[in-house]
Amino acid sequence: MHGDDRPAVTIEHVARAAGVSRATVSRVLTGSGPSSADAGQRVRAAAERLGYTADPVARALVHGRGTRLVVAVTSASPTELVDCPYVSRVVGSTAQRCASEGLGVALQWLPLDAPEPTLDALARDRSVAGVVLVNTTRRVLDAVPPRLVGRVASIGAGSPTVPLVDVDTSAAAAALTAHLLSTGRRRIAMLAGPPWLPCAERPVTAHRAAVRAAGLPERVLAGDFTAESGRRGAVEALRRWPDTDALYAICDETALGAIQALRALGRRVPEDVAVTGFDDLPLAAFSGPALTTATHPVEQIAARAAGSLLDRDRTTVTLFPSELVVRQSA
Amino acid sequence: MHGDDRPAVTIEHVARAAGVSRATVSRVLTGSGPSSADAGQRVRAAAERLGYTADPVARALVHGRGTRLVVAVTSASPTELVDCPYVSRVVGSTAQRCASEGLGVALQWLPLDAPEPTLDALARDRSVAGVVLVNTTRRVLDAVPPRLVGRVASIGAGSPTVPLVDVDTSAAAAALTAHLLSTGRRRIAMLAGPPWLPCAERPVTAHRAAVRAAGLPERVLAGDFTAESGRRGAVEALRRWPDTDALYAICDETALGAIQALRALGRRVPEDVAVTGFDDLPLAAFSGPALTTATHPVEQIAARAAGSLLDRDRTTVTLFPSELVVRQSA
DNA sequence: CTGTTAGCGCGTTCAT
DNA sequence: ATGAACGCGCTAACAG
Repeated sequence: MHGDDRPAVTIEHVARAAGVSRATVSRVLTGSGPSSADAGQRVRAAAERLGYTADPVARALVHGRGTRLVVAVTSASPTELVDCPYVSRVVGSTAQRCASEGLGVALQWLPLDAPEPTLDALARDRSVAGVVLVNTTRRVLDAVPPRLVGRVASIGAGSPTVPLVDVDTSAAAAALTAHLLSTGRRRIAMLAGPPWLPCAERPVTAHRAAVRAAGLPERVLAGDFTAESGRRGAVEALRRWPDTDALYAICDETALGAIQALRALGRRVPEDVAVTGFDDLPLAAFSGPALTTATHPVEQIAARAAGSLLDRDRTTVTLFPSELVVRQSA
Repeated sequence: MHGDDRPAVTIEHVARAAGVSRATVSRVLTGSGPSSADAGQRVRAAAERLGYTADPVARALVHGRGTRLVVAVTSASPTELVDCPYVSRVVGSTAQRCASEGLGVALQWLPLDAPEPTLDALARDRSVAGVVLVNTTRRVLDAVPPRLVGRVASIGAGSPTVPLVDVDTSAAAAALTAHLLSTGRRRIAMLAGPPWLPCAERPVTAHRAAVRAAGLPERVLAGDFTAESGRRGAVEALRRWPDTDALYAICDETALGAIQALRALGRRVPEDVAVTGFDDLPLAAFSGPALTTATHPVEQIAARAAGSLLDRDRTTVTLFPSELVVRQSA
């Protein structure tokens, strides 16, 4: 009735069945030590026949490795985690990458205004094999406990002790801005992300540089990645700079919100105002008009971040390329 | 240099600091046995001061509980897991629900044409605390090993031994169909899911019943949840039934694909043909035209499925309500 | 090349 | 109410 009828075949059973000691079974199966071809054969056969699987828990205990990789997301409130597609994608890919190692993935909220206690708790928790930081702020980077160094990677922003894995947002911003410029846009406003988010700075810097190089005015409005932020941003941009002929949004959601507001204001997209996004979400091709954007290989990035932790890779910065996707909105 | 400077405060340290035995510390902290108020006080203080956290790994080992909850997804190929937003949402919510219990989440692929070996392996793996089945087929349900019973739940389709958690797709299908009917549509074609997927049957049945009750013809085309399937379905529907005035799609992606094909064919949406979806994806409001659909609380469902495993809840069927969202496409 | 011994950190009997 | 001893399943160190 408990579903607890576990005949749970252990290493002991395999050892007995193969007529060897547990140590030999362990050596054979992990390949961690010498073993005769004969014993190896018998052990492997017995293990196969009994359906033996080494218990990752016991293994983790002796190795002190931990059994889960934590995806730690910094945000103002925990509810943002629940329905943020970006976070879901990261967690999903991480889980897939960790599956082969017998590791699970946990999702942890890091309070924007007080990440330190949680970070310390993670560092102390011996079941934590590693931590992948998402939406990383400088405060979080500064608060990474020494014990965590070597077991932590960050998506979005790194530091001397925290390796960074991300998409090359600078190149993407340059490409997107160049596209707008090459199609004749001259009064571009950027609907940016939160100023306090390091990973949101790179595209702003790149965009500003591109616009400045073209001898055009730099127009940047802060936002927060949401569609609502795009709506407000579009209205505000047109109020401050009525001659705006292009909106470069920090992400697809913001771009879609901007398009919605633009239309409500009676502006045609892209005729009057061109709009670009970033992420190339699955549904970006179906918006009205279809969104011009750039790809964001979140799955690859997350898998790489997890992989670098598991492999103890020391690479400081890993940037994945982004590809321009030209559709109708710009 | 290894980041392995773990002073790792264990129960032993707390015991010494509090001047008691490890057993007492354990009893106090887990509340699993008697303890004097005095000792309790000292232990708690010491634990707090040293920043002690019981190692979930060791704890899991002694309890034999496992350390991860596996989300097992049935599909034709493993690549489908990587970029399926639905799976990501399930994994993300599950991870969040499991975090408080110190459990991680793993993502496991179940080959559509041979799920048995993998299922058996999961049953044997002692680190598996439970399994949440996604996209469940009958074959998978039949192959659930006895050892897994009581530690498994399914999203989409259940069985006498496997509890079901899902959205009330029947009610949603009825509501969506009723909406089409009430707005004057009389020649409705359904763009359905794969016939072999149990969870895709419920909406079909409900839709057929609603249409039949209205004395209208039942028109159903098989598909597979993708946008491409929607494009093909729309073309095929118009070829077979040129008088079609509404398309009821199994999900938002399929609906968007259908709209795209419809427009390419010169049909106006919703004037000539109304289109409805299902899921209410975050971007459904931004399509052209904005999609009429119904909500799908995936996050709640996943959290509930995980929760029922952790709480050893025995409820056989749990259905979450879906809400109609009327926009422009129908 | 192999078996024996000794823990990993914790919960849980047993005595007391 | 408390402490000593044992065991969860496994790997690492040491003999042989």
